[in-house]
Amino acid sequence: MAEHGEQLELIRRRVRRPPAPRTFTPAPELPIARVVVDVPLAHLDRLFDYRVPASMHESCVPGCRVRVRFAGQEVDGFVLERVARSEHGGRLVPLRRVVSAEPVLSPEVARVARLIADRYAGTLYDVLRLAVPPRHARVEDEETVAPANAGGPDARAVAEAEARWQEYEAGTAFLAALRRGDSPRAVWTALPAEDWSGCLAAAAAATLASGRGVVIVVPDHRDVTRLDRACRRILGGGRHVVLTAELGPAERYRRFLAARRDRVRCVIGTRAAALAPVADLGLVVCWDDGDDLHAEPRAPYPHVREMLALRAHDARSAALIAGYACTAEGAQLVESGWARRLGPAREAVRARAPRVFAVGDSDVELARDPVARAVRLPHRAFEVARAALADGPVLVQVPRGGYVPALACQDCRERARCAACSGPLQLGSARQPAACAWCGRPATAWRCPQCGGARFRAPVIGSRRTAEELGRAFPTVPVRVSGGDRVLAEVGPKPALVIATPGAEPVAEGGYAAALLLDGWLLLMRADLRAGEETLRRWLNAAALVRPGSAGGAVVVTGESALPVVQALVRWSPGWYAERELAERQAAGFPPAVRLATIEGPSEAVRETAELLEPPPSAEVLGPVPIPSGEGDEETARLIVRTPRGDGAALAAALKAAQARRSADKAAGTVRVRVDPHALG
DNA sequence: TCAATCCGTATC
DNA sequence: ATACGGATTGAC
Repeated sequence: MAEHGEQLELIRRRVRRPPAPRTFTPAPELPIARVVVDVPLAHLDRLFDYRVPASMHESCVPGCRVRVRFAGQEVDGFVLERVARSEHGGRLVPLRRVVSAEPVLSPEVARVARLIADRYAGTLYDVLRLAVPPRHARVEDEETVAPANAGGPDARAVAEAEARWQEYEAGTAFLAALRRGDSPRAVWTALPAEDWSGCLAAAAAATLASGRGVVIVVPDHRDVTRLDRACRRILGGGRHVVLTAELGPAERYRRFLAARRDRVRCVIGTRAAALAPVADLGLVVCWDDGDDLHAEPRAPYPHVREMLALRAHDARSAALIAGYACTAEGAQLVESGWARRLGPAREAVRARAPRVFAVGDSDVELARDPVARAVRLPHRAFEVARAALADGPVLVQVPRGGYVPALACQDCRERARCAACSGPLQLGSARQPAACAWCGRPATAWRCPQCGGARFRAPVIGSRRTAEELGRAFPTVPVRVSGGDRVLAEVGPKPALVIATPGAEPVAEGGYAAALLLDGWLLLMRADLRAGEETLRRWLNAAALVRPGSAGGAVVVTGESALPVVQALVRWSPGWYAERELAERQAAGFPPAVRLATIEGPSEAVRETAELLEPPPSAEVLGPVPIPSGEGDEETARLIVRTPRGDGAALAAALKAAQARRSADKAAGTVRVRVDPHALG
């Protein structure tokens, strides 16, 4: 069987034969490309060198997409630079393919992405995924034209918007600085009922006039629509572009390219726009930075405000952190001297704010009207609503639907927590006893650890129903509902009851005659460390839609007037509250006073990470503690690490190193690391 | 003493 | 996933 053996030998030889030694012609200049590759492993978060064949010399530009062979697989990557020689000792492999010569990644965005990855203990490629939308080849071939509907700005609208800034101390100076090419940084608290979109468009116009670019990020789509309209009027047509994730791949890429190719220098949008490649960046803006929509849900979970602050720092551009409310982070930026406070003059606040009535629990006198009484509406709220409805629409802010309120102690109002696991206690469905929302144990023999009380109070139970039934108390008035997936942008000036969940309040033409904020306790009962700040933010955002007190505008809020949040609303002093909040976080050791990271995942993986972690000496490590996870999942745990702000970079580096070690060791289970998480339950 | 094989590690 | 180097093993 010699023949058979020969055949086997032939086959073996063919299989083993190394690939035919192809002749390789290197690019005539800078024959090495430094590439960031799409691999999820933390220890591979660095650049890799590839040889550039002569055939790719022209197309392989810094910032372009490539395919490369990496660890035996084809992966995507971006070329960050072309260099003459490699530091790498071993053999270099040629680039597989230049996907397109479009330099989608600008040097500025690449730099800032690195800063963001470092700040959040994440990988560069994860941040680049947020910065560069997926490619759409056909769009790339299109001739990029300036966005449509060109036309000059509306001179009157421009003058009006610029005049708005006069109501703020240093407001006009801020605008002037932008126009002359300076880079002021400010935390702006807007006046009630402010035309914020007009103000921001005016700031954008001033920056564009200095020859520089602008990025403005707002929480949601309704805000984008408003701002888009203001920009059309104030910048004129074709000078800005809207960039959001919901656009669809082709349109999103088209607008992204319009910015990258410097056809347009002002990009507005939701958080997908935060890293838009605007040329010669002069101003970044984050509107309503307390809104949790600004917290990116994908790794490494960066926050829009922080991304923009890093961009402003890197590009030496101006920055505006703005809202009706102010976050503790905003106050921190002011306190550290990074930004100036840009607030309204006190007289302007007095002239513009609605009158606010706080209805404390002790002075809840129920309405006499039988229907209002049945739904436990305070007399004051009922009277204000009745009077206002003669004059215009009335806004009723109710908690998000489907929310089951947490319980509190009837006597001291301490949050009721499960004796076994410290989870929040909730009322079950009708006539079910109270039980833990986390572990499900019924809270039969509960006693308040604070005061020994044994009875619960259910804060503002069913205030959504309250609001709906309110309609019956005013049978002649139409009721409109906004919330969930049916969000109204605007309502008319005619009398109506407008029931909305926080964040879904429609703007009323001519302003609301009154607003009832009925969910105070519920908001304050949230386990989150941000509960107070978030409550005030929602109140201010709703109250900002009401007419000034001088025009009869009134707000009723259910909450003790002694509470700082209530005070802050009554006096309309968001800055004061934010400073207070910051001081409290300082005392409690929470961000932004300290840098804090959570590490969550399967218990074993978290334990391993904790062991590998070499945090700076100043660090305090809490846990790991078990946390509730979905049914049947393996046990989950959370570790918390915090350091003084000054050691934040060291903490992030240590977190990254620990993850790198685990990924290099092919350790089982992934942990989720979040630096300064927006919410901490 | 040397080759075949195993294992851990880096991944250009 | 795959390729490489160093260590280990086993045959001479």
